[in-house]
This record gives sequence, C-alpha cells and structure tokens, in this order.
Amino acid sequence: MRQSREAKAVTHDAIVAEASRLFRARGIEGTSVGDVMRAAKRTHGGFYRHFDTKEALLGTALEQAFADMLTTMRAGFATVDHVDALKRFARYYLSPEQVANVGGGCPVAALSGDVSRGSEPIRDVFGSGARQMIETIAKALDGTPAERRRRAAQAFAMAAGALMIARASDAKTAELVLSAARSGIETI
Amino acid sequence: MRQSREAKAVTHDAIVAEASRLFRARGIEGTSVGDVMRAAKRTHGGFYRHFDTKEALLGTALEQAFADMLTTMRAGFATVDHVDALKRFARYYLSPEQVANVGGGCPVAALSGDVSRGSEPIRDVFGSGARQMIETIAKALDGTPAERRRRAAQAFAMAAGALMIARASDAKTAELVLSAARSGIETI
DNA sequence: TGTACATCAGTGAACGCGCGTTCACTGATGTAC
DNA sequence: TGTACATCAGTGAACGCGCGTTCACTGATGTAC
Repeated sequence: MRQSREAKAVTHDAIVAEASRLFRARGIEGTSVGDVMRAAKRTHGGFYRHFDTKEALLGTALEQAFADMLTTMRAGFATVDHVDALKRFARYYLSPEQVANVGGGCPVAALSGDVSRGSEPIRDVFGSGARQMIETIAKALDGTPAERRRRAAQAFAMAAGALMIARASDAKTAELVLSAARSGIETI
Repeated sequence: MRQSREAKAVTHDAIVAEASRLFRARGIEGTSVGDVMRAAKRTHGGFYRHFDTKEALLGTALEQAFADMLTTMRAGFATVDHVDALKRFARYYLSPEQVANVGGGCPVAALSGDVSRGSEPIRDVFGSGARQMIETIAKALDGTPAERRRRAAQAFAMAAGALMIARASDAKTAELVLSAARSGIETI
C-alpha cells in the first residue's frame, strides 16, 4: 500500500545508509540491489520508487559516505592545534579499528579501485569528496594555503595508500606498512 | 584436438598474460573467464584444462603482474644512486603514462580494493608482492636496513595512494594529488 | 623404429544461478471540490 | 469539513542476460610394447 511522504523519506534514508555501508564493505559489483533492500528491510522491487538505477544509488551513497567521513574528521580536528594535527590524523585513520571497519570507514580507501573503473559522474563525486577531505586536513595545519593543501594531500595519499595496502595484505606486511605510515605522516 | 605440451604452455602463458592485464584494467569481478579466453584467442570451455577455478587463475595472474612490475622496477633502479632513487621512483610511478595504463601498471594500485575483499591465499600473494616492491625500493636507498625499509614503505604508500586517488577522481583533483605526492616522496 | 591405443587440449553448447530491471497489483495517502 | 477518486510506496513474481562451471565430443599427441 501507499506510504506517507514521511515514511518514504525514512525508507529512502535507510536504503542510502545501507548502500553506503555495503558498497564500502563488499564493493560496488559485490553489492546487489537485492542485498541493499534486504539490509534496509524492504522488498527488492520497491527500490525503483527511490532510484532509477543502481548507478544513481551509488552516487547518492558515495556522497553520504563522504559526508559522514567529513563530519567525523571535522569533529576530530576541532580541538587540535596545528602541531598535533597530522599525528592525530594518522593515529585515527590508521588505527586497527579503521583497518577492520571497511563498511563504516573512509570511502577513498574502500572504493577508489571500483570508482576508477566507473563513470565520470561517479568520479566527480569521488574527486569532490577526496578534495574536501584534503581541505579539511589542510585547515588543521599551518603555513600558506598552498603549502597546507600540499602537505594535506601528501599525508592523505600516504594514509589512504597504507590503509588499502594493509587491508589487501597478510598481517605481517600490513603491520610494516601501517607502522611506517603512522610515523611518516607525522613528519610531513 | 589434443595439442602438444609446448602448445599447451603457449596457451597457458597467453591466458595468464591476458588475465593479468584484464584483472588490473577491469577489476576481478569485471573480468569474466570468457573475457580472458576471448583475449587469449581460445574458446571459453578450454579454460578448465589450465585452471580449476577463476580464483586459481587470479592467484597466478597476480603473481605474474607482480613479477613484471618488479622486473621493471629493478631495471629502473639499476643505475641510480641512493640520493636520486626516490625522485626517480616518484617520476616513474606517478607519470601520466602510469596513471593511464592501469592494465599494464602496478597491481597494488589496480587491485588492492578487490583483493582486500578476497580470500586469504590471494591476500598472501598480494602481501608478498607488495613487500617485494618495498624491499626493491629499500635496496636503492641508504641507511640501516630497518630505516631503508621504513622509508621505502612510506614512499610506496604515498605513491600507491596518490595513484589510486588520481585514477578515481576528476582531472583537477588528480593533478593536485599527483603533484603533491611527486614532491612529497622525494623528501621522505 | 613402428604400431596400437590411451590420453587429453581444445571446441562449443548447455547447466543452474544471481543480477538489474520491469510489471501487475494492493490499498493507504494526498488532493480536488 | 467531508467525500470521491487519483496517486503512488511497497510487494513479490517474472523478464532477459551474463556469469562460472560442466559436458560430450574430436582428433592429434604421447606412451607402451
């Protein structure tokens, strides 16, 4: 039966939240529309009252994942002075919790491979999100705007690279890379 | 009809070479057994005279991709002194050619996302390959073995992270990250 | 070295399965008067 | 404010399609004697 506008919005948010988590945890092709609707406790066919295609869902879910990540990062940097910012970022971003929590973690580390093979609109969403993450780190640093942005991009690239390598490797290699990156980011 | 042992070996190598390229270019789930056999100019069903499963092919193709990458890197470092090694690595690894050539490039940058969701044997192959890449960079640096390895891991994480972010982003964000990483790696 | 035959690389069609998407249907919601 | 009806959120089955894998078959290769 027909649902109210409010009920539809609740369903919509549930679909996006579950998709955002599942795409990161299992990859884009590893997540089916049926998986998302099951996780959102709705039936498969109803999906198309909310999105025209799986690709449209991906765009919205990716935006949501970046928005969540940015909120967390801004909160983490709120009370940190410039000197400790990169250390704090490295400790948080490369913590064992982040390594384990793919579905709730950084969309860049979870989805850059999948997105690089995706459409231009999706890469635009990703690029915009990645850039905002870099700008958020940059704001916590000191120096000229250009220099802060450069250092933030370097720290972010090392952090995301280390997290991705660690997740795809055996435990010993993962620890080598994570530990090196934790100390390397501090000195950027 | 039955083929000779030599002919079978030629087929085998063609399957592995095409798989190695296609997995990197289109991802693991984005590459079907049929795609690989078509690229190797054989028919679909013959695949199972060479590998028991697609997963077994993935393991061998990943080993091949790492072996090719390591050969290229060792050749590149052969005539470089310690001071220039990281600069040379950054210029090569983050060149526009590498960014564009996913299928023939670094398996870490192309497949870490896919592999992180894969089986343990596959992650072991990946971790071993990544570690050998780090050791190859480390050999070109100076300092104590532990310090060289640490710096190599930092440089590699920043390079791989930057390449992955660049490939998944719009052109402007890609250039920001690549340019920052090129200069950042030199000073590690 | 020659012969008889078992082996097996490669072919091409078929298998069951899960995918993204469509569809007819139900009945509560929202709107026009 | 009340009523009649059009709208549409959600259901659940069905669609065509591509997937990984299996299979019967062909005939050249490899082996046993």
